[in-house]
Amino acid sequence: MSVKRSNSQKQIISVLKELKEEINAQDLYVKLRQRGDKLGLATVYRGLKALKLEGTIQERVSPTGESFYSVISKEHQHHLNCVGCGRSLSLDTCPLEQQALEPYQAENFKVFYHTLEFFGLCSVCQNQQPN
Amino acid sequence: MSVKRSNSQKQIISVLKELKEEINAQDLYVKLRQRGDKLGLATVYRGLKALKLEGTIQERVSPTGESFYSVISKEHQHHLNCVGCGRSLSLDTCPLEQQALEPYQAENFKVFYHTLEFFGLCSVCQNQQPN
DNA sequence: TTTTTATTTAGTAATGATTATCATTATACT
DNA sequence: AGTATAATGATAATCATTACTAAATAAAAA
Repeated sequence: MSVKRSNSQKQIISVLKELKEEINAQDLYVKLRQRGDKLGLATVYRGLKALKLEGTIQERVSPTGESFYSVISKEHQHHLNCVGCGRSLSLDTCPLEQQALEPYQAENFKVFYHTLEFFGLCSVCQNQQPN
Repeated sequence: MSVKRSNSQKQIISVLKELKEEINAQDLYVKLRQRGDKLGLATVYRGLKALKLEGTIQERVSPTGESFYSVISKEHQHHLNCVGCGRSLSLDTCPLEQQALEPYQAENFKVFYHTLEFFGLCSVCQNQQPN
């Protein structure tokens, strides 16, 4: 009784895996078409949703409201998000001790992954007039 | 040379402070009108943006893409976010040690606040057919 | 293999939160 | 007061995402 997985979902996972970088739905759509995969944008969204519910991929909603997807891996990334320009800088370490997370695995909630995001002003936006 | 702050911004802060709960822009707009404050929705958005850039309030973008605002305080909250139904359960402790965060205060990025979010399936959605 | 049924898909319209625009009003400065 | 600057309201525009519908594909039954 294995998980049924449509063609489009396989293609999506394939691209996400070789990327090893988060990507938004529309760029992913372009990447798939470039590879020659023939699928529509709505199908990409559907596939992403299904994979998200399986716990296979994770979603990060950026300050601009758009979602970025990536396969869930131990080497997850966190970001410094600028509230000025909206850009995100990747961090290469996670300040969370693994054992600190365990209590949250319980209480009737199956945790797939976590996100830790920092918000503030990047150097560029610090030296800039607000508008 | 103190910070200039418009009437609308004062009203927004006032409501956010008495709330002590995150709220989205449109509900905030309704709350302000109910108090008798006369301002438009666009002004609410403008005020929230300005206060965000000041580092006075924080924004959390929910999985559905809408933003929730609250005053930045030491007693910040984290959530368990269900990837199924989108509901958020508040946690009452932060697993992050304060000293673990200090390194991220440096490197040309002024950190106002952080968010730590857990994603997975709530008990209801675990016992439900995917659709 | 044909027929039947359920699933998947593409294309596109609809949605909804947020942002841009622009004319108007309030505020600051001389 | 008179002019420059900033703030505001109303509403149109934007844009990622979702809903919808009909067609295509796959799976199951006969």
